[in-house]
Amino acid sequence: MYESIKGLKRTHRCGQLSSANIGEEVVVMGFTNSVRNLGGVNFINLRDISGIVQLFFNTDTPELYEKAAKVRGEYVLAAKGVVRARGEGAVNKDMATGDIEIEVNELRILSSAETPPFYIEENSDVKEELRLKHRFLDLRRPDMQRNLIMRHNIAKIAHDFFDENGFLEIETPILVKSTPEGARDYVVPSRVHSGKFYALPQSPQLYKQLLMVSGMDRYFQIAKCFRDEDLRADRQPEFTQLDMELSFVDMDDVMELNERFMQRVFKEIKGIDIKTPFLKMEYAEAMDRFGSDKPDTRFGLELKNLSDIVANCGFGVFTGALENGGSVRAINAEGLGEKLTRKTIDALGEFVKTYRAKGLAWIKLNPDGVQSPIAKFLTEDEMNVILERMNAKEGDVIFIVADKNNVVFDSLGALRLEIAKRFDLIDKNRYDFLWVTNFPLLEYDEEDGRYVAMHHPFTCPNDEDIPLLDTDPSKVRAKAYDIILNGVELGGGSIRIHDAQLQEKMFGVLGFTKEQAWDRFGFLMGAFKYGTPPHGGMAYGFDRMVMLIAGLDNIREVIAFPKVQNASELMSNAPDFIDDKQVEELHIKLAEEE
RNA sequence: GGCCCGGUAGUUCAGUUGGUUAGAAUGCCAGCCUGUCACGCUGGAGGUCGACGGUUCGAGCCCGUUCCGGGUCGCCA
Repeated sequence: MYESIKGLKRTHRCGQLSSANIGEEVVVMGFTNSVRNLGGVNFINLRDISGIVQLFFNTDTPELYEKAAKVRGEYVLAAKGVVRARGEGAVNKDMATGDIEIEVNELRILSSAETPPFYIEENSDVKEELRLKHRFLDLRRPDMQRNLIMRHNIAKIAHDFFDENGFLEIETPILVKSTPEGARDYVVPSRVHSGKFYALPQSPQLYKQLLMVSGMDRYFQIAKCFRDEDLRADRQPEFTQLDMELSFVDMDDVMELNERFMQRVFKEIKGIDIKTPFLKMEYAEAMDRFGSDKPDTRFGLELKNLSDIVANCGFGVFTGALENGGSVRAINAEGLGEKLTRKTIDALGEFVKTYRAKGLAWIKLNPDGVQSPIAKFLTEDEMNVILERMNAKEGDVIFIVADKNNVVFDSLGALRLEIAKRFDLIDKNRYDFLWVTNFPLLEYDEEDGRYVAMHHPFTCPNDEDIPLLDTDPSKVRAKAYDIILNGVELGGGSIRIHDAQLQEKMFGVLGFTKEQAWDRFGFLMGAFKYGTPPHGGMAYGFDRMVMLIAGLDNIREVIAFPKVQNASELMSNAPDFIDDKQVEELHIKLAEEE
C-alpha cells in the first residue's frame, strides 16, 4: 500500500532546515530513521541525503497521530507542516537540526518498508558481506553517502580543472582489441564475427595517443578500465581512471599541471594547502633508500647497503647472497629495542618470509651490549662498521636481509612499513607527495626469457639512453613518472614514443617480430607516419585517489557497487550462466562440467 | 595457485575440559505511556550453530572435506 505524491512538492531537504525557517510551511520527504511514540505524542526522525529532521505528532490531531503511529523504520514519508522552535529543554545539541521540529499537518506514506537486515546508521559494524548483498540499503548510511558525495566532488573538480586548462573530455570505446602485453584481458565474444573476441580496455592508452595524432591537443576522461587479475583491498577488476594526454609537452609540463590539479583538489575538498613543486626522486634512489618504487616518506627507517662490509665475513648466508649477485641491506628500528621483544622479532621474521626472504637477521643494542644471533659470524671490526653505518645507538634494533636484490627490497621495504604501522611511527596528518622518475624502461622476465616493458611498450626512452637499446636494454631509463601520496601510487604516466621507427624498434626489443608488432599495433604506428606531436600524459587510479582523500583503507567504500574477492558481485550475483541460445549465437563451446 | 583470519537468533557477539532445554545485548511484535531523541515500562516471538561426512554413549566445541566472506603473496604493462 502506498499513497500518491500527487500535489505535494518538496520545498526543503531535511538537513537544510534551521531556526531560520521557523514559522514557514514546508514539505519534506525521506526515509523514517526512527520512531519514538510516547503514547499521545510521537516523534519521527525523517532522513534524506542531507540529514535528519524531527516530525512532531500528538493527539490534538487524532487522525494524523493514528497514521503516524503505524509508521515503521525505513517507511518513505512525505510530511507537510510548519517549522517551529523546540521548547526549552527539548533541544538536542547533538543533532544538526536539533533546535527545531516540524509540526506536521499532512502525512503521506509514500512507501512502506520491511525491517531491513541491518540498521541504517553511521559507523555500522555489520559484516561487509551482508552490506554488499543489500548494497542499496548500505548506501543509505550517511558515511557511504558522504563517500560518494566526495567522489562526485572530486570528479567535478577534475572536470572544471581540465576544462579550464584546455582539455576536451572524449569517450573512448569499451569494446576494443585485445593486446597481449600487460594484465589479463576481460574478453567479449563476437556474435557477428565467429571465433573472434573483443577485449574490455585495461586503459584508454592507444586511443588517447591517437587523439593526439588527431590534433585534439589535450584529452581527458574519467574512464572505466578492466583487468582480469586478483583483487586486493585497494584493487578492483573493474575500476575508474582519471586519464589524460597532452600534446607538445615534456615530463615537466605534465608534472607541473598535475601538481596544480592535486593542489586544487586538496584545497577544495580538505581545505589543505599542498606545497609545490613536489619532491622528485629517481627510481634507483627510491629503491636504494626505501626498497620501494612508491616510498612512504613520512618516516625514516631507511635502508642501508651493508654488502661491502660483509663481503668477506664468516656468515655464509651473506656471502652467498652476494655471490649470487644479490645484496645485504638493513634498516634501523631506532629506539624500539624495548618494544621489540624476542617474540615480536620472531613474528617479523615470519612476516618477511611472505616476501620470499629466507630469514631476518637482527642486531639489538641492549644496555649491557650487543645481542645478535649473527654476532658470532662477524669480526668485532665488521660489527663496529655496521653499527656505525646504521647510526646505531643503545635501544636500537637493526634488521638485515640478504638475498637477491628484488627480494631484499621487497622484504625490507615491507618490513619498514610494517614496523611503522605496528609502532605508530606515521603522522596521519601529513600528506607527502612525491614524483618517482627515471624508471627502467624494461625489466627482464625470467619466465618468458625476454624483456617486458616496465610501464607499457609506448613509453619513450630517455633521449641519451636510446643508443643503449641496441647494446644494453636493461640500462635504458624511461620518461616515466609515478605520483605517490603517503606511499600509495596515486597514478603514473609517461612521455610516449611518437615516432613509428622508434616504436617499431621498441617492439623489437620486446621480442615481437615486425609482423606481430604491425598486426597488433599497426594502427598506432601507421598513424604516427602522418605527423605526430610529441605527447605524454598520465592516469590516476580514481577510486584509490578518493579512498586516500577520504582517509579510508578499502576501495570498496568509495565504489557504489564493488566486486568481492572472487570478482563476483554479491547483490546481482554476476557473473552468472547464460542461456544455451546465447551461447550458441556467440559461436562458443563451454567446457564440460567436471 | 599458496598462506593467514572469520562464519552461532534479524544484527553484533559470548558459549569453560565434548555433557541438562545454546545465552546476552540490540532489533522485531503486542500492550501501556503527552517532550522524546540509544525514550521508558511489561510481555512475547525468534536458532539448519555455513554445509556435508567422520570420531564419540553424547559434537556449536574434536577430525576431514567443502561453500561463503576478509587480508595477503604470486599476479596487477
